[in-house]
Amino acid sequence: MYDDLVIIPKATLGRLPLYLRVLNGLHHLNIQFVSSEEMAMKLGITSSQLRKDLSYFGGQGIRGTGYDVAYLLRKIKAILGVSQNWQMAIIGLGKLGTALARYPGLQQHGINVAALFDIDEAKIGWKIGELSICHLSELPEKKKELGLEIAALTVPAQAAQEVTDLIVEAGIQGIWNFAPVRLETPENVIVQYEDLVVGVLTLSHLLSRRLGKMS
Amino acid sequence: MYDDLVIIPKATLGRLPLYLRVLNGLHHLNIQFVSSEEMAMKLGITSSQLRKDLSYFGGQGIRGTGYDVAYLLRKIKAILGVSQNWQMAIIGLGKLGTALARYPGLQQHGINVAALFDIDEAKIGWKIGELSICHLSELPEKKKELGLEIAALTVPAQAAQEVTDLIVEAGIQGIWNFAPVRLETPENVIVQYEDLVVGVLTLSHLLSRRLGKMS
DNA sequence: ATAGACTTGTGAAATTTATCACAATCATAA
DNA sequence: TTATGATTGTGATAAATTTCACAAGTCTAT
Repeated sequence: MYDDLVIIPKATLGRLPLYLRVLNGLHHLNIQFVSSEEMAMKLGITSSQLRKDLSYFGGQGIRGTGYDVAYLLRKIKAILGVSQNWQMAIIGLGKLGTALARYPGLQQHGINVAALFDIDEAKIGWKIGELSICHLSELPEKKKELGLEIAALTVPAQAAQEVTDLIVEAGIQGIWNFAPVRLETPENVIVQYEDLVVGVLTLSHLLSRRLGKMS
Repeated sequence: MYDDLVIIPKATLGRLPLYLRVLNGLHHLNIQFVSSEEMAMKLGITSSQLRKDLSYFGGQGIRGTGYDVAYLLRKIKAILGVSQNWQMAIIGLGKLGTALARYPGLQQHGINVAALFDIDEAKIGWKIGELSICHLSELPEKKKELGLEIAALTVPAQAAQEVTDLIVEAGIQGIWNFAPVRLETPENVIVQYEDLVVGVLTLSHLLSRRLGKMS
């Protein structure tokens, strides 16, 4: 109840989604208890780091036995805000936006894709699953109607800031930005950057070291 | 030439792709010099952090003027291994794999999508852009023919480990894994995890704090 | 030439994060 | 009941990262 008032280090928060996944897997297998050692193995981290992380919000481990999977799951879900549902809009239905609309992982984590927007007249009215693509101008209206709280931004980089302004104006406070640009937003809006290139460039760096493929 | 032998902190390495993007933008605008302050603004970090980062590999800044954009660009590209080209295969041509195959950001950063694989007979032979989808059994052969060095893994989670074993067997040393599972691989294989859910859960956490939407 | 405005590079300090190591606790079996 | 083995929780320590602050270098205008 007061867990979120405790200060959880950023580094720990960044790992919670990973813990959530492993715990989900264990829960699925009907496993009741898991030791920090066992879980850390699956995650590729040290058990002491895991225990320390869990200690920030009271993992309630039992010495000699381990952690209660179901309990930990609930706890981490609560912290990550996954225990309630979020209504999300996807803006920009290119390949990436479309892939996102169909990505089952979202629904599984309490993210409900509730509306689709684009400005390409040719796309308006198309259906993806149950949802039709609306014109972006309907965003304010739909935001109120559906209680949209998150907007996934999958438009070309040049359009990103302009569309962001519309999102902000409509009163949406969470933006999941796939466009490779920094967005200007008011203080009260949270932007999460998602940039595929970062990942592959990291890989590229590690590989060029490993393979000695210098330039 | 010896830059890569200098130890660059992990945290710094993680920011280099972001620097690369901003520098690319500036270069496109024909801007020759940029100050740490100006660049840091665009990135949303502090100028001292940027200067410290650049100092690890010699940014060659000029006091009173700033950094030479073209020089920095070359330097960072070299470190990230972007100055040469990598041949990448995409394995699993679902929505995500298809979106990736068409993602222009890859080519721009020296990642060449050179082959597509799936095991769904219905998909074999389909074309995406210039490339046809091959059966996964052709991987070893194609790897030799095309010099494939990276495999983007966009298959369902259940299949991920099995396909990984095939990738490893074919001699590919870099895996860009989009499946939400940890992969078992030999020491000499580098796995870069890309998990969309992490990003949106972080957003969810921040939002639930901000909006006071507790469970 | 000189003054004044800018900007870098970097030691030192502060902060954050990770690891270590072990006492305390719990379960189990004899 | 007691011994044994397993596992947590956490201070203390170490390591990594960020921030601070300013001397030193460079440019521009006069």
